[in-house]
Amino acid sequence: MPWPTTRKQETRKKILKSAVRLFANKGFHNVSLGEVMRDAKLTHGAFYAHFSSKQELYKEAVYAATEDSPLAGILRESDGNLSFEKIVKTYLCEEHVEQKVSPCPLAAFATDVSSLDGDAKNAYSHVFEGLLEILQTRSGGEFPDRQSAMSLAALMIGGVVVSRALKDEEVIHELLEACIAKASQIIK
Amino acid sequence: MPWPTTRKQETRKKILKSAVRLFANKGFHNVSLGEVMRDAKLTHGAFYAHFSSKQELYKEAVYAATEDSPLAGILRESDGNLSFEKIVKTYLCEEHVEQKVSPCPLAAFATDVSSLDGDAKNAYSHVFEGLLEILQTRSGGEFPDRQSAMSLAALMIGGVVVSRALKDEEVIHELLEACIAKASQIIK
DNA sequence: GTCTATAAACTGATAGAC
DNA sequence: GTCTATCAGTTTATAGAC
Repeated sequence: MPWPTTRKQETRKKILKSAVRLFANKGFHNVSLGEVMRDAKLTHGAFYAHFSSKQELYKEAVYAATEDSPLAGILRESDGNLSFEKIVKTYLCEEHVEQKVSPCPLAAFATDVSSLDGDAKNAYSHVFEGLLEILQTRSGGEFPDRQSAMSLAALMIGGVVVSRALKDEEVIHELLEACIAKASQIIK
Repeated sequence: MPWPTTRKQETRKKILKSAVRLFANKGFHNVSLGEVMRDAKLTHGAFYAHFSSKQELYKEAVYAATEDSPLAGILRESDGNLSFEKIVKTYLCEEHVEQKVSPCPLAAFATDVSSLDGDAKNAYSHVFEGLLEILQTRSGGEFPDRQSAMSLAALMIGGVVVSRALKDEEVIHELLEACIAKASQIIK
């Protein structure tokens, strides 16, 4: 049996991928473990061979979502250096709002994390600091300070979170464009 | 029986007040109707004399939260004209993040609304347009345009939403201060 | 309009066969 | 490691007494 661990980790990854999508779409309490496992083509009894509880799954989903997030994708493609404009436009776009791409957990999981335990908050905080670092060091040439990066992160996350709650697609477009336009004013 | 309607509306308001606080703290799916009614000193059987479903309660809670929100409070006190600084600092403060004051539904309900039905999205959108109007017309003298108001709203809501998901109080303080500091740059 | 009682469905988690 | 079966608890919503 040369690769037993790998086989298990692949199943684990499949569960996490389903969890990220479902949690992002419907929220922690409105997703059952049965639904997650069904989505991953397994039965719900098998869940506890991979995670000890639903809360642990959520914490791991925060990290898993980070690896597949829109920004992680363009970071990999770019050899570590990105234009400021590319970062902002990749985040504040309709595809991300509608979750046609794997969503950033900072936007999709924020409210859930507020009402969950310390582990989830720790994971969220860790990912948030990661975004600040990207904004401060990887945005080509401009290098905003920590204060600018923080408010920029709030603007980006807020823009996506609010867009997801709005009804009218035209207003959503207007909001995303407004955030993109004003983002550059923040780092000056 | 001179005021039978009033009596009923007071009970209704009591239910809504409990609903706002609980939904904001724990989220739609993690609050049961029994819990709401218990908080309002009633039994859960009485719920359906006031609302037809939990989703209808949520929609009404969005509007009820608006009336008690931090901005509605300072608007009433100020004869309709507020300094831009006062608005931003009233919203982006620890008391609002920790929900020691009745919270703004745009921050507390955003993620829940994303996964709920059209009625909830309509209510959210309506309240959001109300915030834009306040930012555009009530902020003394400066009168930002719609684009500035939109990005300012995203910054304010994002700042509160992210703060609630973070672990470290010092980072939360830093984030709120950063958003306050950069808010004024947006409307210029 | 509020209560108690209950229906019908679903939840997270566990036990044991394979 | 995955399955089926099941437990005990909770959920929204309804029915009927007062």
